[in-house]
Amino acid sequence: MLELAILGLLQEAPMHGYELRKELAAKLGAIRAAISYGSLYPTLRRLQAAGWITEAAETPATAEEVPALTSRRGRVVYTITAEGKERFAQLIAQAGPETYDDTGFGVHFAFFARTDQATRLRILEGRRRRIEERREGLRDVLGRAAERLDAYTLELQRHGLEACEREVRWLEELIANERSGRAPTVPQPGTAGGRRENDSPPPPGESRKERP
Amino acid sequence: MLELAILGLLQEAPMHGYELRKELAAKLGAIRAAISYGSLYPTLRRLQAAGWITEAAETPATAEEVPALTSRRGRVVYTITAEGKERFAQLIAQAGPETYDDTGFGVHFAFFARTDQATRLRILEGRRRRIEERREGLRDVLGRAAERLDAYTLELQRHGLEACEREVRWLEELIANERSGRAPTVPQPGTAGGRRENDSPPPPGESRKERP
DNA sequence: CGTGCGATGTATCGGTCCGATACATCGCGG
DNA sequence: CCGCGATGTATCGGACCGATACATCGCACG
Repeated sequence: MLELAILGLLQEAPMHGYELRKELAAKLGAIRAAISYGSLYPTLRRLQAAGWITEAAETPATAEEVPALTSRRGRVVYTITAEGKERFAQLIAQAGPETYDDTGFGVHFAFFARTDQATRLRILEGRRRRIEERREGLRDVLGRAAERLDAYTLELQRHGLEACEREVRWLEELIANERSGRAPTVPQPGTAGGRRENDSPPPPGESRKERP
Repeated sequence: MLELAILGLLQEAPMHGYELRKELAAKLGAIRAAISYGSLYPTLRRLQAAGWITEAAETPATAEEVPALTSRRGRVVYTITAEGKERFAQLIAQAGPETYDDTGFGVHFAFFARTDQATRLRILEGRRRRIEERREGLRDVLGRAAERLDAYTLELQRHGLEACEREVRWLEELIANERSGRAPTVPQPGTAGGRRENDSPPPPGESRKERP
């Protein structure tokens, strides 16, 4: 999962570890807290060893002004390689069981702009199936085993059940939107000097309804 | 976390591993999937080594009917000790940062029937604070950094934000309920469902029926 | 009658990820 | 001039997961 996320982010721009963590936190804030350095750095090393990314010590190319007064412990900037992009494409398209758990789905969804429509649909439907199963499990417990559980536990299940129902509805909307809408795949963003355009497929929930 | 959950469950009845896993899945179904044996069995061994639980090979005390035709690979039944109960009380009352993440809060909440009211209140408020922080983070991203993110990522954040808002409201209700007396029942105005008469009394200490 | 299959049941192993910790630099306000 | 919070890289032990292995039991189906 972390591997996929890093590869995805580095496709938008080269970054160093700290930055990667912040961007990841921004992109996945809805899903999970910031990832730990204890997993980030080892993973970066793993990716580098595999050849998916390359490490480049920060060189002040234009500035010869700041010499070795202090050794200036360099930030290490990572850049994705061609093989890395290939790897990303492979990871994003193939769906295992872990693709549908909370974290896995979140990461995949966060990179939907780089995913083709068929895959998006497949993942959304898989996630829906997963949540429906969880929902049925909760209904079972609330129905059949209710007398075995105390009121707090029941309340927890009730709240969880409601969350499931909401997510299924959300997914339904997204799926319908995906099916009927032409959802253009995002063009590869040019990394050349210009500012990045906000390339977006049609807003998934474009018919934003007001909440009472 | 697993330690706390096991200790809590074994307080209701002695169980073997498989049973423990199923009960845990039922009790925490709203929070997380079933726990893995790869963590369950090592943890059981750890708890036993620490003296919080004891292991007893299953002996058919009353039934001499089923003799040793087959060697009947025994299920190993675990029972909580007095020290274990003490340990549980200590763990359930003390709140670290991990008490307020999704899993930690879920486990604590699931054992609220064995938690005193002051602690319940403290945990609910801590959780609310945590969720409010997450909510603010999401609002920030949706407000300030919206143009940097694609439509899918934004939709993810939006959904997450809504989930936060719902949970805060849920917690508010629970907190108000907790403050103003007893009975963990949460009335749903407008959504009258099946009436539950099963409200377990809030006795934090001991009202649980022991095994006959 | 047997045979295979799903539920019950215990157990280990490699790997991912987290939380705590350590250490160094930088800019800023007091 | 000092401290302190943000930036930045890195490691270590431990918690937990997913896959796997193996054994028994009851029962449906041929």
